[in-house]
Amino acid sequence: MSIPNTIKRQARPTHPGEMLREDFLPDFKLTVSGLAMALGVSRQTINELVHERRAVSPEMAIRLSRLFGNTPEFWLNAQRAVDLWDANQTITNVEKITPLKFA
Amino acid sequence: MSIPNTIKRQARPTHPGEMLREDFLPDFKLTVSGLAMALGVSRQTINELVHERRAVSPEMAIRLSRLFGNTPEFWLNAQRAVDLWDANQTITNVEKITPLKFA
DNA sequence: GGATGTTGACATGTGTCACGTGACACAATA
DNA sequence: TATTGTGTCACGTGACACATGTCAACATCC
Repeated sequence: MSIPNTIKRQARPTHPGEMLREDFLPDFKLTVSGLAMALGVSRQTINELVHERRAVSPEMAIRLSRLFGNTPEFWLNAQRAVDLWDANQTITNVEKITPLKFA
Repeated sequence: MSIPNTIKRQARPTHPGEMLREDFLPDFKLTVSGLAMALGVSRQTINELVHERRAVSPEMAIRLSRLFGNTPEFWLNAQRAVDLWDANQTITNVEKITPLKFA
């Protein structure tokens, strides 16, 4: 049984950068520089990504999925979960929005 | 049977702004200004959204889902489909990325 | 018919962010 | 010693979400 999705998760979801750092880099025996070269992006980009200071862009998701043999959605799902969690922390005045019924 | 996801869709997916314009605004009898007020954002924001000149941000997805009684994921899924399609059109040098095997 | 208000569009400005390049210091290793 | 990897900084550029202000067109009401 899963947790009903009406219950908000308290902990911030796993950032895709953490997945890279903890799982993908070790599993594929890759370094930050190696991954950057393999993807055709700058070292800086990967460095900031694995340190969770940057989000996975759609382009980056395509590149990662191509290299690791998964889907862009895999990466963007993880990213979206984080984005949504962050937005929920910072959003204001949502409570003023009254749910609507069909007219 | 669904289409294998290895086959690329040719047409650009439906932009969330089109959904708003074609479905939600008429169904809920809302104007651009009315929606803006209901969501607590500027008229300009909604105007650009329904004209598909702006993307649905995570914050906006939360607001929309709260007003219309659906989920943020509903809006962000639609947005992501568009983003991914666009990225696939503009991305370069992906073919240079060689798929990896486990080390 | 004129005042008022609502709507949609445009311009402008601001802040954020992904990305690149180049440089530096420090480690570990060949 | 020379090389390679890492983390970090300083730039700059282009996109883009958002607010504010303005304006013309249109409706509505007195």
